[in-house]
Amino acid sequence: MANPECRLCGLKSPAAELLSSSELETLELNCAQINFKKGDVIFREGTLATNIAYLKSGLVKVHMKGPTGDKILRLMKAPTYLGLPTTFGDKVNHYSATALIDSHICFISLDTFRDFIFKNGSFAYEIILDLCRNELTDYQKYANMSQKQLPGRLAEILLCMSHEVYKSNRFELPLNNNELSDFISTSRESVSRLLSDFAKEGIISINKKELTILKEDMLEKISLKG
DNA sequence: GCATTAACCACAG
DNA sequence: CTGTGGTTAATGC
Repeated sequence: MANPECRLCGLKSPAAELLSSSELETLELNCAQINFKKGDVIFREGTLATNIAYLKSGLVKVHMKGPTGDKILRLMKAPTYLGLPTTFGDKVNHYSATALIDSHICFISLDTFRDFIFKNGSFAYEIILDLCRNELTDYQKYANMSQKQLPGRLAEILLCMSHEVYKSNRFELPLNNNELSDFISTSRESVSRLLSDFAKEGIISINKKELTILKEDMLEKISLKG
C-alpha cells in the first residue's frame, strides 16, 4: 500500500541491515507494505507462493491443515521473515500465516530477494542463521510437545508466550481456546478445563483474555514433569 | 479391578 | 465462543 522507505526503515531485519544503499534502493522498488487486521490471512496453504513476506510489526500464527483439523506450528513475532521455507521450498505454500493482531507485512519480490542472496554473502549468511535457529527451536518444541502430557504442554506454551513473546507475566492471550487446542494438539474442552484448573490452583489468573502468571515456578514444574 | 488421562458429545449461557 | 457434565476408551498400577 504505502510506498515503503526501506532506507529509512527502523525495523529492518538483521539481514537487511547488511544491504548496501543501492541494494536498499532496489528493495524499495520491489516491495510493498500491506497492513493486516487481526484474523486476516497473510498467505494461505495450497496457494501460489509468490513473494517473501517480512513481518515488520505484529504477531502471526503459522498453521497447516492436518488429517483432522488445523495445527498451529508456531507463533511468529515481529520482526521476522514469514515462511521462507515454503516460499523457496515449493511453488505452493505448505502452510498458512494468519495475523493474530494488526500487523504490518512487507512483501518482497522473490527475484529481488534471491538476487540479494546470490550477490551479498553477508545477507545470505544472516538468512541461513535465521533458518538454522528456527529449525533448532522447532525440533526442540516437537520433542517436548510429543512426549509431554496435556498440562505440561499447556504450561510450556504459556511460559513460552510469557518469556519469548510478551516478556511479561501478564499478557493478553492472542489465541482463543480452540486455537490453543490447535497449538498443543488437544480438544478445546480440555484447554478450557485445564485453564480453569490452573486458575483454581492459583497458578494463573484470567480476566477475559488477560492472563497473569502467578506461580511461575509451579508452571515450570508442570511443564518439566510433563 | 481401579485410577488416571483425555477425547467426544450435548447442552447452556 | 466458553464452560461443564456425562460417557467412553486406553493405559497403567
